[in-house]
Amino acid sequence: MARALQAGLAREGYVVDVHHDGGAGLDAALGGDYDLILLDLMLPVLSGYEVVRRLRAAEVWTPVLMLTAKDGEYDEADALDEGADDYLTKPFSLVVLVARIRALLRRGAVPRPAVMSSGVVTLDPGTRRVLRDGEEVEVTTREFALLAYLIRNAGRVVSKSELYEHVWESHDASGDLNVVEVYVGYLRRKLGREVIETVRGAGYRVAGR
Amino acid sequence: MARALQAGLAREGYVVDVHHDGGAGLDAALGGDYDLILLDLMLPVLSGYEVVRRLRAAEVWTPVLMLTAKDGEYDEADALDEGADDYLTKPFSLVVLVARIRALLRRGAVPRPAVMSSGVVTLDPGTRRVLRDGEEVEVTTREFALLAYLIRNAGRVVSKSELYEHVWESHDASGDLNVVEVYVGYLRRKLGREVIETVRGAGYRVAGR
DNA sequence: GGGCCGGCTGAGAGGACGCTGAGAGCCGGC
DNA sequence: GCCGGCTCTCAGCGTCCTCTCAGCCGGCCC
Repeated sequence: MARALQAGLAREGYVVDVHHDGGAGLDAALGGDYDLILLDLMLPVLSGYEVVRRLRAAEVWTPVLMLTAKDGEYDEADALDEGADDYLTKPFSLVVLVARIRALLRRGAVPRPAVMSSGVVTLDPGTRRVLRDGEEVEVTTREFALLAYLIRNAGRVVSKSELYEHVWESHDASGDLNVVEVYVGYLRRKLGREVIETVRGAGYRVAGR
Repeated sequence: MARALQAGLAREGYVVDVHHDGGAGLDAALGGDYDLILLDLMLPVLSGYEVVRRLRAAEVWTPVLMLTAKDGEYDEADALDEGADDYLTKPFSLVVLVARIRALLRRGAVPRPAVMSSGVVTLDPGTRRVLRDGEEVEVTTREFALLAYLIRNAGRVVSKSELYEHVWESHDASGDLNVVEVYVGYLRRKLGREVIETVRGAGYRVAGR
């Protein structure tokens, strides 16, 4: 199901990271800079409730849309009281999901300082725009996805295989990683050499905020 | 029902004003300083849809929670796209309603830039007319619906499948999306090439304000 | 200094994507 | 019944994207 959602949302132009248990999801949500979190209620390691509670306790206010198969009204009320922003009961259609996501994004995040990297590059997932010193830079879909991932993980060194797995959606990370280098090259040409730093033997890094 | 809700919410500590048709409700919402609006979809004088649309057009961003007996998912998607913030299908319990109200209030009102015109193109839903540089341009029903959707979402990239679902009201989104391209082509011929921008791999965008 | 390894890049094949002209089906008006 | 407008499908085409490959460069270790 996660895979189906990722594919569907990607078709709508969203950039999606997937994690398969509550612990991993929580770590990502605490660390990364996301516009929205889709959270299943029934998860290994940590339940959806628990993830929201800890997020809010850590003063992370990213909008959370809870997904679940339960449909008792008290579960719903509970989820919202824990700090989730909306709630959707399985099964649901992609249409409804996307509409809810838009509604949440619209009010949750004030024209979010999108995401920033070394101060000069800004990225706006809604309009799919990339700005360099305020100037719009045209990027392709793949370049956008790669840049989004790097910026979301700004400050951290991201390995080529991690990039390959997430940006190229390859489930066995055994492909030719040269394609990552090629695309980093494209981005550097468009955005300036200094935006993406190479960490020899480890991967790439863009400056954190 | 309005009376029951008012009583129930009062017991929860809320102060509630009630109006019994869309016109009166709209006036109150425009004039008063409310924290939240509960809006029935089926109303005399003005429908719930219409009330939200006019509110948002007037740049009033009070959160709106829509109530309705309908439960077709497309109604829901439409309501959210019109600018409602959440949606609840009758029958619902007071517990769920209160939880949702709390979730909405937590979030507060955030202005959403609503547009009825974008750059050189103006669109009048009442008369179904389209003006380009003040000159009237004749468009067909389908063309109008497409343009309206694009302009309502000005500034954002709208995917072809989203357009197909909303403008063609297709219930399975798996149709041939080429028809979207064809109609974008028609509009460009009538309005000028630059009005609708193609974002390759993502969809279309008309300039935000 | 020389060799090796990791990373970079230019060239180009192949394919995906978007655009368009032609035309078929449908409906309403005359 | 015929005509014209609207909607939609289809196939062809050009363009842009994506990815592979091979050669090169530069840092690092011996």
